[in-house]
Amino acid sequence: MSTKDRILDASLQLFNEQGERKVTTNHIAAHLGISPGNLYYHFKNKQGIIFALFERYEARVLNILQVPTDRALQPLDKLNYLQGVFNGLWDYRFMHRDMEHLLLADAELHARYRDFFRLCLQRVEAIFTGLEKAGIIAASEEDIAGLALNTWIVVTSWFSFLRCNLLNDEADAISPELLQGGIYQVFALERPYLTAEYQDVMNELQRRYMPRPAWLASR
Amino acid sequence: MSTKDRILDASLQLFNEQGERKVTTNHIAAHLGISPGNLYYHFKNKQGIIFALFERYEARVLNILQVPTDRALQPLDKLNYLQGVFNGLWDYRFMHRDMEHLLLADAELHARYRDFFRLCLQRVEAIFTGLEKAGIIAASEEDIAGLALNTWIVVTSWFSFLRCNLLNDEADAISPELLQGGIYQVFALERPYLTAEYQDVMNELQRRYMPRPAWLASR
DNA sequence: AATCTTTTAGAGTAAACACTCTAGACATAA
DNA sequence: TTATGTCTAGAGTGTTTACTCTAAAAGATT
Repeated sequence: MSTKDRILDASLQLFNEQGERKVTTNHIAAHLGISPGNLYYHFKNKQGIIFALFERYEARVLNILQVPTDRALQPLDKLNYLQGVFNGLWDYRFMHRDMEHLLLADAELHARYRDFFRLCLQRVEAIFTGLEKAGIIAASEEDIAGLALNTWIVVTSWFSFLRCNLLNDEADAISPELLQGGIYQVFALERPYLTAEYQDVMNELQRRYMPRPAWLASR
Repeated sequence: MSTKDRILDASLQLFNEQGERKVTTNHIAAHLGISPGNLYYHFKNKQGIIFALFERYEARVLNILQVPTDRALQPLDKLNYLQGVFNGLWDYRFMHRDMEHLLLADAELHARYRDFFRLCLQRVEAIFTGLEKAGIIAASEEDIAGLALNTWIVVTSWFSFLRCNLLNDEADAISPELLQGGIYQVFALERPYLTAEYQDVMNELQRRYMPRPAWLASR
């Protein structure tokens, strides 16, 4: 593997584990056993590393959010979208943790991210429209627009929500188990729009992700 | 006004304008025309200032989120809750901008914030329960729990969402006009649960906060 | 006046960190 | 061998920033 890719992989790992802010470029180099000079030979600056990681993340998410053109959407499609997106979110979880800071520090990334957001929003609206056409939900265009935006907000804020409100110490206590609560919450957004025909099957899917009663209790 | 209060007011202003990260303690002192030593006489450290500001914020929000015991909830109550909360959010907007960082840096604040969150969530659930008892919405307990949590997430993430996805440059372009979109979004969460009797009046309220078509367009 | 407490000034410091610079190793081709 | 372009090492630097320390001014009390 090229040094450039090794730098990206190590950066992603360290950023996810400790947060972008706490990981210095010297730290990344030391972790790989290379010199800071070498790192800066391959990347113009720290933002360059982050930009490259964003490109990976973007490609991954856009690859997931596609509506099939040859068939109608099915209940399980919804689940696949959510699992795919949440897995991507997990693998690049450092990103939404400090998005505002990252974007403020790099105007080019900011512009790119805005385009990414708009495209995602369109795709999510297309998915809800597909669910509507398949008779799974009943919702107006206005409903769908609101639903899509709220979905974006809940999905992109979920990890931040967990870290602020559920973790007790600095340990990486965010587990896949907690991730499930996010899927449940997104299902909850859509649930009141379900048609009578599909209520049972979708509720059954949602219930699989119901958080344990304990996850909100004080410990 | 005491020096202590002047420090808090100046800190709040500067934090809101520039973000907590960009405002140094020397900066705050210079802005007030006092010495750094003086600032540290009144506050143990920068986190002490933030903690005191959080106490103000917490008191303000909890004062708003109360369910009247002597009467049933009315449609306008919902609006008042939202306006009150969003105004508080605006006045302390630096806080949710960097909440994860603030909490990670101060375990005492983190514990306090978790308690605050839990209390808020209970209060929001109580409000939805009140709306249900008043016949304004029809929702199960499980619906209400999901609704309350999604409401919390959308409300606390709204400014961050705006800064990431709508601002073009570093100028303070977040206006009260954009704030309205947040109120609209929270209404959208609740809308599918409205009873037939109240749909018209609530939709009318929500429509006042409908964002202009332009606010999502590219510029 | 004298003493004690509270408040303020302001120079200074230690640590952190993104990034630079020079020089040398290594590979490839003429 | 020599020349050329690519990659790497590692010491070092300039800046930023939260916070300290000493001493003095201001205020209160007897």
